[in-house]
Amino acid sequence: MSNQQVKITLPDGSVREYEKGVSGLQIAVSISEGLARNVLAAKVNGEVWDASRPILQDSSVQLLTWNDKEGKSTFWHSSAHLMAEALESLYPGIKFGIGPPIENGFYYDVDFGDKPLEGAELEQIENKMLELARQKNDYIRKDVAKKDAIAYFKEKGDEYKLDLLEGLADGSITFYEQGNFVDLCRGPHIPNTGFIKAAKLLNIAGAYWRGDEKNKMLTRIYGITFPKAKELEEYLHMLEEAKRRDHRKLGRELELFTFSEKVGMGLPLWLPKGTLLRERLVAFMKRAQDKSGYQQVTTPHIGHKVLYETSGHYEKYGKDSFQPIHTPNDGEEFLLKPMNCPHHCEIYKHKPRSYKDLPIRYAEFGTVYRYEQSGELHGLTRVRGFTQDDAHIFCRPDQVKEEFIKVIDLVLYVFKALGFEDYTAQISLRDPDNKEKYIGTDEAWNKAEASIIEAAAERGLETVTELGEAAFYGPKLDFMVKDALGRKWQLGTIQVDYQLPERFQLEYIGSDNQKHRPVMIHRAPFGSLERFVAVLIEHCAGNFPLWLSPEQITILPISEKFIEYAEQVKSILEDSDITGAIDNRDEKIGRKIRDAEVKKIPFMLIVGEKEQQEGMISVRKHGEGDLGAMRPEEFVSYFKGIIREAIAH
RNA sequence: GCCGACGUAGCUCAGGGGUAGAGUACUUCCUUGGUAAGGAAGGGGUCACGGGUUCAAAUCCCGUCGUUGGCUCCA
Repeated sequence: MSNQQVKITLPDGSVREYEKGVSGLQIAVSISEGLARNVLAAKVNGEVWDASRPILQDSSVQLLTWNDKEGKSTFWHSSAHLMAEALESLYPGIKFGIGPPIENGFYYDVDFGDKPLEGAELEQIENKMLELARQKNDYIRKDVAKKDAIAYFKEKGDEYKLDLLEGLADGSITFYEQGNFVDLCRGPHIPNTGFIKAAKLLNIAGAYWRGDEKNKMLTRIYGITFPKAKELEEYLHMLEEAKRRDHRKLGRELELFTFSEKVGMGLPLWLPKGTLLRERLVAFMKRAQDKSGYQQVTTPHIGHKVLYETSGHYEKYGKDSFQPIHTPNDGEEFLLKPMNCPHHCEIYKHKPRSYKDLPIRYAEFGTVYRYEQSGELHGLTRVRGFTQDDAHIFCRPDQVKEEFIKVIDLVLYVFKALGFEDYTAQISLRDPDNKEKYIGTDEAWNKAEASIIEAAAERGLETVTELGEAAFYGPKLDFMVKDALGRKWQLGTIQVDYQLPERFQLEYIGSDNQKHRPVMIHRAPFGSLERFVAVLIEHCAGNFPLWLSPEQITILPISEKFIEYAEQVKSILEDSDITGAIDNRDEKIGRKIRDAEVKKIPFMLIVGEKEQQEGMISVRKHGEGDLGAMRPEEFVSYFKGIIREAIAH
């Protein structure tokens, strides 16, 4: 074979020969014109390259389009450059920090000197971007010697790029140029600006240079772009929908929870309906846990400081927590409990344990308090007091994997029952280069990490692995769910822990009559009830599954003459644990229906003369309309059937 | 915690150096009704809080608190 040819392996496994120096774009042309029009970049041997970059050796090549995650991020990275070009032309002399793509769009950090950017100017920048995009300027890659790069940015007076250059080795430095804009950049980029057809700058925020508050604050401009105007419209529509579903808004409107300045920031007050919702979630989880061999325990809201010193939490988090509570006389110090595990360890210790007793699974809906940074508080998703659906499994080392798998099954059952069909799992391991952040021996860590990886594999979970994301005492498996709008939320967590049993000197007597150390598994399928409720609200837009709905029905008498009959119906339903109220206001039926629809009550039961005479109720379903008349008993069994189906295994 | 924006009735918001406004919700009355808003009247606000400027501050300035968009952090 001639050495002027390269073999290109495509994702479908086929191998084609091209002339040496062929580009991704040329390969695309040889496959189909449509692909050639859409190709944004090429993945060459696992590395994303410019579509125009020559390929000099045999390679496996994947052509990236808007449909690929990496295609999108290349597109947005190039869009950041386009925005920078627009900014530079509108505000000459500004300096640039970094401008990376992010999950949805991109940002660029910019130093505008002393004149701050106003929100109203964003539209002007968008227009300039689109104007520049229409010029279809190529993104041109250039290798640059370090000294030339430094000279360029010295001349320009951009100290941020000079700062970045310091960390780069000569020979690996590239510039990208499009139109009149040149930027230090590793790339890759899309072929030309013409691919960018729609742009929206979303918001402006401050961000410190290199994320360090000792440095100057730059103006960060967030934006998003699309290859089709219609996709931008859809995206903006999705943002509107997200706003409509915001749990803070729905929580207020549906009277689930509230906050009070007087009580304190980040401390939610659960209203009666919200409390009912919580209680239903708790009952559901308790039932599932009972079936899986858990036992409920109850522990106080405070504990001796010594307890948390023993666990290691005080050393790690004490300074940033709520400060200790001092007793009046004898200098004792108590902490508001920031987690339940130390208490559960002490319960384990209250009597000698045999290997035959294990595993022991202690569960508690324990309310914990953490002094989260004020700037981080957000609705119910980030609060200072919250209730975990916590449990700790104490088991023998040989039981770890089996127990871990059982917990995975429980988590998946919970997600399914609550309508989270789309989830991913993340294995969080310790950062091997930063071991001093963690407590415990290498041996224990290796064992713990191995059992998580094996258990996840055994259940066929699709996982991503993140180094450095472990808790300080052990590795974990976190579950991320995707909600109805495709947004990801971290919920459940499972953690293997060899450290706390050591620190609390937990023991059991083995079959060899010797003392052994049990292993702990921490787990919380919801994570916290607060966060879970928030995610659930946004997922279902406030239209809760029937079995969770705090107001499952409302009875709507046609006029006050039928209130008495409504009471009779209500008492029949109450006997079957169906909750709801009678709307006995002096309003017409149309009004009552409208209000019940707005309140997202699943069923409206209309009673008037006809129903009273025949002993029936007219059933109207939220969002669907009239289902016709039924006897109350018929409705009860229809209702129960829906619930049975929803939470069946 | 840091930077920016915001804070007027329960909610959504208008106004703006000199009697505080709307819609909706609430109360009362009329109406007794058939599947997404019947009519009328009425009550309700120290314009977040504390200072300052001014003859006069809800309005301008400063501070505090809170909310919010980010940054940093998250057992």
